[in-house]
Amino acid sequence: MNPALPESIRILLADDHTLFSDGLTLQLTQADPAVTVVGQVFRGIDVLPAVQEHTPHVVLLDINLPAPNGIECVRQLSVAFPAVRTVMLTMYAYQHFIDECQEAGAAAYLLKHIRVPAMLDTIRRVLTGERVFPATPATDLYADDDFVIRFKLTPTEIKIISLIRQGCSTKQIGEKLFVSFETVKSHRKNIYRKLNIAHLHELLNFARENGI
Amino acid sequence: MNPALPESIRILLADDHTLFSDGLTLQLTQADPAVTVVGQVFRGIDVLPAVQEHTPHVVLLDINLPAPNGIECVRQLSVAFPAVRTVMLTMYAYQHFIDECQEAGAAAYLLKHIRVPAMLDTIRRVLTGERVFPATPATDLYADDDFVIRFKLTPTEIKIISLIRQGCSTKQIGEKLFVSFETVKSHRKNIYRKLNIAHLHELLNFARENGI
DNA sequence: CGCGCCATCCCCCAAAAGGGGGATTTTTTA
DNA sequence: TAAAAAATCCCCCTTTTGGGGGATGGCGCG
Repeated sequence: MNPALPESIRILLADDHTLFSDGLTLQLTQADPAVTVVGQVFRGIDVLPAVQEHTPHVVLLDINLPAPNGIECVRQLSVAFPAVRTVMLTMYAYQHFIDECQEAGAAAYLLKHIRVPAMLDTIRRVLTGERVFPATPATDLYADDDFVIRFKLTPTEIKIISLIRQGCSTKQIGEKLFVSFETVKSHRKNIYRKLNIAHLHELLNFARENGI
Repeated sequence: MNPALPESIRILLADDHTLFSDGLTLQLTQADPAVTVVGQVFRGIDVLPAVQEHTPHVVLLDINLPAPNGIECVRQLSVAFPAVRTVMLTMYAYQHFIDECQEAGAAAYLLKHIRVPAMLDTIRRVLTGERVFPATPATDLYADDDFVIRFKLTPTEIKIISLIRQGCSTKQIGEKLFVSFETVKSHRKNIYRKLNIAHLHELLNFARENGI
C-alpha cells in the first residue's frame, strides 16, 4: 500500500492566481531538482484533461478555483484518477472546508501560510500513502488575522449564503428555515460585516469563489 | 512632478501568505536585476517600521493582512510616508475595495491574476507618479454577435449588464454613462424583460454564463 | 415618409435590501 | 459554572430594485 517515492516528482498546479502559481513553480523547481512542475491550470474544468495529459503524481489544488471549485475537482479526481494524490492548497482555515476535502478524497490540506520545505515534506508523505490534515482547527493560530476573524462564518450563516446564492429573498429564506424575516436579516447583516462587503453582488461573488 | 525612475527599485512585500510572498520575491528578482526586495512583512503592524528601516520605493500590500488590514495600512502609509508608492495586491475585485483603496491613497490596485511583467510595468508607472486603477472597460467587452442576436440585446444594454456585474448600482451606472438614473432604470427593465428574468442574481448568473 | 428600434427621461408604486440601534434565549466551551 | 458564541426577534430608518404606466427625439430602412 505504500508506493515507493518516484525519482522525479511530477506536480500539476491548479490555481487561478497566476502570480502565485508562477511563484510556486519557481520555488518548487529551485528547492528540489527531483521536482518537475508538469503543468499549470487556472480553471477547474481544465484539471482532469491536464492530469490525463501530463500524468502528475501530485496535484496542488486551490479550493478557490473557478468553474468548478477545488472541492468539486478533488471529488472528480479521486474517481477518475485514484492513484493521483491531491493536495489542497488554500488560505481558508475553515473546519467546514477541511472536512469536506477529506471526504472528497484529498490527500492533504495545506494553508498558504506555510513555506516550500514544509510543503515538499507533505508532498513526500502523501506519496507514501499518508494523508496529512490539520489536527487542530487553525483558529488559534490565526486568531489575530482580521480576515479570518471576519470570515468565521457560522453554519447558519453559510446555509443562508447558500440560499441567497440560489436566488432566495430574505423572506423566502425565513420561510424555508422556519425563522422570522428579522432573524434572517440579522444573519445577513452579520455576514456582510464579517465579509466586509455591502452589496448582494459581492456576496454572490464570494459564494461562487468559495463554492458555497 | 514626475520623479525619474531610480536605478534600483526597492520593494517591500506585505503579505501574510509566505508561499506567495517567497514566490513573488523570486519572480521579481529574476525578472529584473534592477529590482531589490528589501524586506517581507506578514502583519500590518510591521509595515510602517519596515518602511522606516528599509526605505523602499514601493510597498506591495495585500488587503487581506492581519492586524491591521491592508486598507488601514495604506491610510497610515500615505500620511507617514507620502513619497512611498503603495501598490495594493489582492484577490478581491470588489469595486467597494477599489474605491476605498483609492481614497486611502494607494498608487495602484492589482489583482493576483496578473503576471510579473505587467506588475513591473505598473510599478514603473507608479514611480513616475501615475496612479493605476482598474478602469471600467465595458466598451469593447461584448461584441458577441450570436448572443446579441439570440437575446436581441443592444450595445447599451450589454454595457449596463457589464457594469451591474461589476457591482455598480443603477445610480452609479448613470453617473458613469452620463445619463440619468431613469434611463438606466428603463434599460434594466428592458434587459429583464428580454432575458425573461426578475432578479439581480439571475442577471448575474446570466452574465457569468455568457462571459459579459 | 412612416414604421420600428433605440435611447433618453419622467411619473407612480410596492417590495426588497441595507444599516443602525437594541433585546432575549439557547448552546457551546473554556 | 460562568463566559462566550450563536441564534432568535424587534424597532427605527434610507436606499435600491423591480415593475407599471407613459413621453420625446433620433436614425435607419423599406
